This record gives sequence, C-alpha cells and structure tokens, in this order.
Amino acid sequence: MNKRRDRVTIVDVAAEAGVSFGTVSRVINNDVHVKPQTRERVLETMRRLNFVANRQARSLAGGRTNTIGLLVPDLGTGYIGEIIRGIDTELGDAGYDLMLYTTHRAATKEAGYVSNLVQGMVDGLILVLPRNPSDYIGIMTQRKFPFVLVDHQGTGEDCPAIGSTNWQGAFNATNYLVKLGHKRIGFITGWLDLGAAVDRLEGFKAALRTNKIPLLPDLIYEGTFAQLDGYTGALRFLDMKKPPTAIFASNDVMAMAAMDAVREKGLRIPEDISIMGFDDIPQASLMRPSLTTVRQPLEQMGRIAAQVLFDILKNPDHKHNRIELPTEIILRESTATLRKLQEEEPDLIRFH
Amino acid sequence: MNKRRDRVTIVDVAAEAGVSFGTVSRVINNDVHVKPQTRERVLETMRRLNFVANRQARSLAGGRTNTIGLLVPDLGTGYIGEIIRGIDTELGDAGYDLMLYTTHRAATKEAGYVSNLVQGMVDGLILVLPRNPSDYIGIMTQRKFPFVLVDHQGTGEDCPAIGSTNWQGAFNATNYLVKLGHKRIGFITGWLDLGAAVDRLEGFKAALRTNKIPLLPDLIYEGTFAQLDGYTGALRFLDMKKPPTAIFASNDVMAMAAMDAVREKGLRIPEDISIMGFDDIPQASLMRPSLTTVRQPLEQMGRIAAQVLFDILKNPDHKHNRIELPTEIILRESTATLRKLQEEEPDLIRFH
DNA sequence: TTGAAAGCGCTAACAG
DNA sequence: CTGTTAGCGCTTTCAA
Repeated sequence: MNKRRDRVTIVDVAAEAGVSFGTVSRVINNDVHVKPQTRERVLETMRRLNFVANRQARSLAGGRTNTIGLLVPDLGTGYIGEIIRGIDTELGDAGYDLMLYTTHRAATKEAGYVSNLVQGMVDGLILVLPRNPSDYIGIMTQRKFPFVLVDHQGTGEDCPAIGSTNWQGAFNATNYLVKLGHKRIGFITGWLDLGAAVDRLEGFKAALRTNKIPLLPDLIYEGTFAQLDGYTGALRFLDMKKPPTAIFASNDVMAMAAMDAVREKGLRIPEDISIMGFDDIPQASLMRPSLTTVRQPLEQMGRIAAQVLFDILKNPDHKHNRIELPTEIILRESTATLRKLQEEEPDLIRFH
Repeated sequence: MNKRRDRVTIVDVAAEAGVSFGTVSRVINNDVHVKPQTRERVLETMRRLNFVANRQARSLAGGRTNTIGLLVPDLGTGYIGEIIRGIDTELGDAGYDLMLYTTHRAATKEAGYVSNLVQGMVDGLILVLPRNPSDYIGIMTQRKFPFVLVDHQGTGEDCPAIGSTNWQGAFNATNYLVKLGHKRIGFITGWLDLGAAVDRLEGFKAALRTNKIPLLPDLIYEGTFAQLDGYTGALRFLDMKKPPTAIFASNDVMAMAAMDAVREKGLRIPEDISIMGFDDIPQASLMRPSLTTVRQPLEQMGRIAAQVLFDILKNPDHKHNRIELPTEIILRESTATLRKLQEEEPDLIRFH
C-alpha cells in the first residue's frame, strides 16, 4: 500500500510545527491546555499539510470517532429514507459522520454487530425500527453506550426512544371514519411484535368503544406491515357477506395494496369504500386517489433522535426517556362520507 | 472505559488455545500456514470465548479502513435507495462498512469533502449521480484513489463508471409508443447537464427519425428530473391545439406528475393519452394506473459498482471503463393503443 | 508451521 | 502549557 507513503500523520504535523505530537493531539481534540498561539500554528500546519486524523487510530486509542452508527432494517419503502434524512441533517450540522448499517445485511449476527460497533467504531448508535432490541439494549445499557431508538415502542425497558403518538393517531383516524358515517370498518394490523402496531390496534379499538360500535373480530385482520398483507386482508374483508365500508390499514404500504384489492373487486374508492393509511410516506400523496392517512413526522423524528443522542453524548448521566411526537390526520381523496345506498345494499354497489 | 475489562482479544484466545497470538491472527486471516488441527482448536476457542475481531485495530495495522464511502445527492425518491441496496449487499458480503454522505449536506464544499475522504477516511468511493464530478475526478485520478461513478454519463473523462443503456432504452420505448400508433409524442427531458438525460433525449429523437416521424420542437419540454417539471411539461403539451397522444417523461417522478396534470384536464390514462416513464422506481408499479416505464436495473447497478470497486482495490492498475447495463421496457397500464377517435378528434376526447 | 517483535496513528495519563 | 511514555488490538515481517 503506497498510501502509507503519502499519508500525513500527527507526527508529520508536529515536526513541521515544531511541537511534540502530543500537542498536536491536543489541538485535534480541542484540549484547552494549548497556548492559543501554538494552537494556531498547529492548525495552520495541519491545513497546509492537508492533515486528516485517522479514524481507526483514534478509536483504537480510545478517543472519539466523530461518527455515529445508524442501524436500519432496510431502505425499501421511503419510510426509512425520510427518517434518515432528518438524522443526516442534524449530524451534518454537528460535524458527525454517518455510518450506515442495514440489519438485513447481517441478520444472523445482528447482536454481534451491535456489540462490535459498541466497541468504539462509533460514538453512538441510532437504531431505527429495531427488530429484537432487547438483545442490544442489554449490552448497551450495561456498557453505558449512547444510543437512541426510533419508532420502537418500548418492550418494557426504559430507554431513550423517539416515536409518535400511534394510539392517538389511530384513535383519531377511526373517529374520523366514524364521523363520515362508517360503522363497519375493517382494520389491518401491523406486525404485533412491534409496540407501534399494538398501539395502533388499541387506538382503533378504543375509538370503536367510544363510539359504541361493536368490535367484530372478523373485521380485524392480522398483518405484518408487508404489502401483501394489505391485499390479502382487504380481500378477506370484501368477501364477507356484509363487507366493511371502510378499511383502515396500519401503514400506507398495506393501505395501497388494499386499494388494489378493492379495485380488483370492481369497487370504487372512495365512493364504494374508504381507505385510510398510516405513516404518510411520500408515495401517499402521489397515488390516485391520494391516500388519506395518519401522518408520522418521520423527518422530524430523525432530527430529534440525533439531537437526543447528542445530548446523551454530552450528559451521559442525564435521564432520557421516550419522546412522542404528535401524529396528524392528512385528509386526501381515499376517504368519503358513507352513502345511504352503500350502507344498505352492499351487493348493489359491488357490481355497479 | 471499563469496556476494556470484558473485551476478548486475540491474546486471550491465544492463551486459551495455547498458541501465540500471531497464530490466532493467521487463523483470522485464513492464512494457509496453520496446521489444520491448530486452526480448528483456535476456531473452537474463538467461538467459545465469543471473540470478535476489532475492526479498527485490523485496519490500523493493515493500512486499510475496510470502509468505503458512498456519496449520494439525497435519499428522496427511492431511486437512490435501490442503488444503495445493491451496494450495501455487496459491501456486507465483503466485510466492508459503509460511510454515507449526502452531498446535499455539504453542498458548498462538495469537492473538499471528497478530498477529505480520499485522504484515508475510506478505502474507496462510490459516487452516485455526481453533480459536477469533474471536480473530484481530477483529484482522485491524480492520487490513484479507487472510485466508481454510478449513473453518470462521462463528461469525456475515461473512468470507472456504471450506467445503463439510456439511449437504447429511450429508443425502444419510443418505438413501442409508435407501434401502439402514437405519432405525436411529447417528450419531457431530464436535466441536460447529465449525460443520461441527453442520451434519453437522443434515443427518443433517433426513434422518431427511424420511424420517419417529424420532430416537433414544441413536443420537447426541457425539464430537470424534478417532479414539478413533469406537471408543467404535461400541461404545456395538453394546452396545445393539437396535443400529443402520448407523453414520455425522462424519469418516473416526472411521469407521475404528468399523470396528475393529465387527470386534472379531465383526460383518462391510457384511454385518452398514454404515459411512459423511465427508471422503474418502486412506486411505478404501485400507482394506478401502474406506470409503463423503462427499467434501469438500479439494484444491480449498485452491486456491480461495488464489485468494480473491489476489483480496483485488488488490481489498481487494471483498466476500468464504463459499464452499461441493459434497460428493459416494463409494460403496465399507463400506455395503450392509439384509438382512431383520439387521433382525429382530440377535442372530443378532451371533454368526454 | 509457528513464535517473536515491530509497528499502524492516535489518546491519555504522567511528569515537568 | 508541553513533552514523554504507554498502550489500543491487530497485521506483518523475520527467524526459528
């Protein structure tokens, strides 16, 4: 590797600036114990020599890496992309670099992955939608390693996390559907291992209760947030003798798939059946009819996650709990007032 | 740092296995000079002790960082996400880490950014859709720094790059529209500073020529790949006395926006007007009507970019040129055969 | 086939 | 305020 040849190290800088390399190290780390004049001279030399501190060496020696790790399940839906955008913005402003890891990539040794990172590769970790966070959380809390969870509903542990008001969002959305006149609402759940999915389901149920609408088990389809579930779930509903007049999916991806199913059955949205999503991913506004949905402030969640991490970095002993950002219903074209006919003669509509 | 306490190192493994730590290192690196029996014993010990090699130490000692940098303009459209997915897969398999940089983040000092990375932060760089690559390419080629461009049509320089057959894709797509009977086709270009955009335009023109269809300047709208351009461009076309019967947008995002414009005018897709996109981003198949488009193998482009980078890393002197992956037309619902009526009485259709 | 020794570039005490 | 001295955990010669 001839790289070694032309790489400038703190030793080079020290020699050039006429100081010991220890002093150079201090300058790099913004140590106060450096005469301003000396510091300036060193900085100037670094600039002139085009010096860049070696990451691995720094972390090996036990210092800061100025890098934070981001663990995401994948980059598929744009959902994650929004969150990353927020994180990225904050990190950039703060002068941190971003190391991206998709857990998909190391599915088997996920935990080992984390423990590796925890060993100094990065200064902190942001875990987006962690699948089985209890594995990590143990290690990290124990080692007092800075981390923040994004969009994960605590499994009981009490740790820094950013989420949104899933329960309230689902509650409000359901209420809205009821106000439109819908009484038979089919609900497609997310992956119930995730707290967020459970909360959405509970919000839905609570709203029915509040409105004194009976909860029919047949009108709840258990999905996993995956596209196919939206499709299958919707078909299940539509094949009932008395199908629902509205379908509320636990995320936009499933809602979109549900729309497909509805259309295949020859029904119109929203005239014959209303569709409600959750998340407000970028596509939601682009499709036709555009999707009425519960908006999670994804980008903002990312930003705040980063901010919280910075705060932990600064005050390790400060207590950080879960932060919930408000969700918001975004009215679009996929929902509409229930029509009388629709209520009474579902079959007529079915084959209009 | 009490981390030190419970960390397992090669020294620990060596002690446990009764060998020198040099031997353990050899095992880690799959060095042939280890007696199978010894290797097995060491491996067993590593497993038992839950040993994980320290990345930073390895790279510090080896002069490599085992990290590659990825520079992307943003994470907005899912377009980039697909490419990253491909890159990420390969990197993971090869044991590399991914450092993600969005140029948006440091718009002003883009070039400085790169030169920073080039100095040892990463072993190589993948630049996706670089905006003004000539700035970097100079530095990098000069320093013989490993890099690969993705989806950038050379600005004359001869360097490792992955792209797709933009010209051919546009040519074929146009031909297809012509075969459907369309003779008046509106074309919305991409940002013509990008070679890919130019190639698509040229492919379109060539197809018209081949089919002896006159090229009307009014039927070419100069866009920038941004959503709004699709909308504006389509409106421009639709307001003509004799509007086109098909619109071919240089990317899917613009095509989707064009669909909106078309619908706002009260026209149906594809009955009244056909829409063709380019890229095949994930959304293309999700919208209704689903979008007929020219597929770029984005994920594969990412994979190959990584592979090429690895090859450069291994054989720095090997010559690497641009690789073009084939595009492919994906037939969906947004295009259809031209109807006689549509051809002759555009106004009638306009207000059906 | 294995062991020993010399760093990789930097941080973090510890002296002065 | 600054220099010196140990390592951090591993790869790589160089001997044996």
